[in-house]
Amino acid sequence: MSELEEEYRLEYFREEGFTRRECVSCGDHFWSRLPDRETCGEPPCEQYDFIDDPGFDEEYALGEMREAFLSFFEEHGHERVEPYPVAADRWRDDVLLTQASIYDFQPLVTSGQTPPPANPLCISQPCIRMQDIDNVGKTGRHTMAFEMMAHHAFNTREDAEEGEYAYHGEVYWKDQTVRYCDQFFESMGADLSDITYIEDPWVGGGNAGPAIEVIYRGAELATLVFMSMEQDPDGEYHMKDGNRYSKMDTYIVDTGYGLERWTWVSQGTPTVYEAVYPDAIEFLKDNAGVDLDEDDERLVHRAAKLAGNLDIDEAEDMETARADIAAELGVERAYLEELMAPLETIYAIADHCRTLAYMLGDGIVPSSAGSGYLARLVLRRTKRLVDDVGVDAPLDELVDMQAERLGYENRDTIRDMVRTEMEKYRETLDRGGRRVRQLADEYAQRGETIPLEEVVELYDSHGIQPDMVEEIAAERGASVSIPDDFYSRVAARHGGEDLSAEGESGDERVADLPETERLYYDDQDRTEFEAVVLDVLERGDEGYDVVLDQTMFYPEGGGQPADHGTLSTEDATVEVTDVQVRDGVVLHRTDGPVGKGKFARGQIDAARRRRLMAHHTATHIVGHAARRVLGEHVRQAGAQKGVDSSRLDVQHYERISREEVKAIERVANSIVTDNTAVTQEWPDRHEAEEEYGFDLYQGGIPPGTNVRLIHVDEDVQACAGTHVARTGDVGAVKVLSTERVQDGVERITFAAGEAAIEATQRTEDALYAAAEALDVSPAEVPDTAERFFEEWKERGKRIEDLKEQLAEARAEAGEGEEVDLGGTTAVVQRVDADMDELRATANALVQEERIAVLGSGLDSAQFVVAVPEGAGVNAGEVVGELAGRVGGGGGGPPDFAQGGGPDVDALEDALADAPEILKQKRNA
RNA sequence: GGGCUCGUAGAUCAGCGGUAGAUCACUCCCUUGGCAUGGGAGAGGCCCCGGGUUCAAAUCCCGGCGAGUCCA
Repeated sequence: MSELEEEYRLEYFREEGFTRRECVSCGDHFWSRLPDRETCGEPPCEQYDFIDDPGFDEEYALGEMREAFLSFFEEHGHERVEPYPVAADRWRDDVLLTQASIYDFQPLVTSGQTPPPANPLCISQPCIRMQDIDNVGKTGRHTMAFEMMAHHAFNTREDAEEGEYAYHGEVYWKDQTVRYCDQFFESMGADLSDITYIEDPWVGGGNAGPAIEVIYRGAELATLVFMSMEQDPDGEYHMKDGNRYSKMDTYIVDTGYGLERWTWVSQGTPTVYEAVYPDAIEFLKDNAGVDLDEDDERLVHRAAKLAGNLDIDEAEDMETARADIAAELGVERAYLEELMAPLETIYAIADHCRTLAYMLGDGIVPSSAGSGYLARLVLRRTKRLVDDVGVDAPLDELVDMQAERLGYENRDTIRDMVRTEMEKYRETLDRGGRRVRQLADEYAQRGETIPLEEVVELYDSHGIQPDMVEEIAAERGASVSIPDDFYSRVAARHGGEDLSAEGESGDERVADLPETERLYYDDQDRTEFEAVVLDVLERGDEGYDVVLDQTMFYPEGGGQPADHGTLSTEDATVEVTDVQVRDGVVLHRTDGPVGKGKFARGQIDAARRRRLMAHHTATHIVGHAARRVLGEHVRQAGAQKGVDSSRLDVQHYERISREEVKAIERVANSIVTDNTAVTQEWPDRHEAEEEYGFDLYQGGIPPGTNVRLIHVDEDVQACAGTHVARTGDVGAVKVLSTERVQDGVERITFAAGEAAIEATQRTEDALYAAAEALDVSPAEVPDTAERFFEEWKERGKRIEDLKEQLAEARAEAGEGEEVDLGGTTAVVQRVDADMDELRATANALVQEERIAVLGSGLDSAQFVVAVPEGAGVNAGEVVGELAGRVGGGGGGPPDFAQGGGPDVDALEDALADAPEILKQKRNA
């Protein structure tokens, strides 16, 4: 299949005497030191060969293996790099979680826009793969959390122009990568002739390249990827995803050595979990009272070993495999399952807790959206597992055990988040339980099966797991059946959700222009400048885009709106109404053209700019204050600056209380009154990261070798916006409102400087207006309003009471026209009153065994007809007839109906006809 | 970011165009030596907010606010 075949004919393989073979079982091509080797070595072609027979000289614990790897590569010229957060959405918007070490360097480093932190480098990157969640604990080798140990080298082609990319030349490529791999195996004491290198081209995320799977004694221990191609419709390489690819100027060594696998192989335990989580498993077994006798212990061990030898990629396969294993061991399948189930659950709990420690420790806040939702998903799943197996330790402690082991310092917050989540989950379960019980009773009573549609609805809209429905239904004697493809039915309900993002339309003329020199960083207070007009692009009805050689105008970006102002040449002055940046070229949107090649004088709307700068600096201040008040986990989830107010979305797992808002205002304003300098600097990005950590990137990661840092008080952020010179220039900060924009994300809307004063004045105006209306002082407004509201309610009740009395009196007075209907008397009366009063009067008449026909002409014509039991008249029909005569309609039950119409003038005539209508409708 | 569901008495919910309800909790009375309980009476509602449709909206439609949930 491979057009890349040539790519694998490595000099190193030749030197070392490898031969290329085709696996007799799967047909893959592989390289081996054994010339007569027949299979590729990977299950199912071969079996695990290290269980109870460790593959290396020594057993390694997780931490020891990590250290062994990193120090090996350090000794071989690599710089050790600290891992990145597992929350990949903190630096890229195309994925939520870090799933491989290369994610750390995408897209800016891999594309060559930004230099790597070191070159070559080695790292052990924590990763989370949710795809495997169902397999965890069951297959013996899947974990959701894992560390990908890796070494990377970033190369550019020799013929690439120097300076075009952030790194230049070749560090090393395929031969050296495979040599390192062999050498590392050797350092572990592995038998090199047991290694096979399988040719397995790699494709992913728009890139591709040759890649090698490294198999040792049945286990895939590493993947060596040589990323060197990008998707290109005209490319010469046709890859397995059906797309064409061509070579890139950059080519990157991307390796992945699974820490857990290596640890496992070194120990030869039946499952990976026992090698990776020995302490947690011990604790959980003890806590849940899982205590096997020697025979059972031996049985489980043998079963796990057999399972490990099978090619089980899915938990479902395990179900079938389980029967074969039981047969081979000579025990009942049910017996074996009973023995294994609690262990599998415990394995999963250990892994899930580690996953949660990574997620929450790295700043993911549980939420209903984004990576926060994934955290919630894992959290709830883990809770169910913990309950299933009967572990009675609180989940926050289990997660904390892992967080402590992983060295997180925000453990209190982690525990707090877990507890808050558990409380929310408990409420969801309570709500769900009530809902299901009610539904089950309903269907049980009718003797019907609970329809699948209801179960889907319960899950999709209320988060109720189908097995909970089954359980409760059984308790309540209702039947329900859940199909195997339940979850795909839920998915079907959502239909095709297309995620087509609209690409920015390229502009060739812009691409040819030089990048605009930006003056606004040099002196952020300057509002005038001179420049040369390089080009003017017509934009139809929308005006013109003027391109200058340099500008003071800030283009919209980083949540800061564009500057406005004017551009003047000797013969024209035009308004600048918007400013955008495309590929480094600043486009000034104007209402008229200016002469190309002319000198232009730019004048920025200073008041607008001043307010935007105050708001931008205030955004940093508010973010910092929120962090101080709410906790270290607070992180920017979005921001929009404005002229009159700005908003900052922050991650937080509870609603922000009024007291907390006040505290945030206090902290923010004390930073303002401290009047410290707001400074900017352009350090090397990696030095900046080292000093301040990842929290620099609250608003996304900018490209480039250097980053611009803004210091406001103790707060440091990478930021491209314009800022005031001193915190005092912000003037004042006033929080206007907080709202929950999603679960786990709070939006703080605030105003700074003049806008803060204006906002306060608006609030005061409202208060004064209310005070004036109530004729009290502003301070008395709350009490007075409360009292008035109470009195208003009292009066409502009193009025209702009086209306009732009035109605009774009216019924007794007998003022209406009485019509004898042979046995029953009807009273036809005009009462100009509201519906309530009409109804009350009618009720009073019915109490006296009389038919009531009441009309009101208050603002429209209204009727109420009420009939005592057994009078033989349908009130609804009578009202319908009457209402028809005033141009409307009406209806109601046979004993009490109401209606009306707009034609008040016809009311009298209609009432005059009422006796006739009654006689007609009687017993009709 | 998208889909779906829900806001009615202190709590849990019913009502889903035509006179706002139930259960528990609450107050009082009766039964009892006291408690568990039993019987009776009562109080408690801006039916989340704002528009629209309609003779008529808690109910239907739109918007907002609040809450929940599933998915990427």
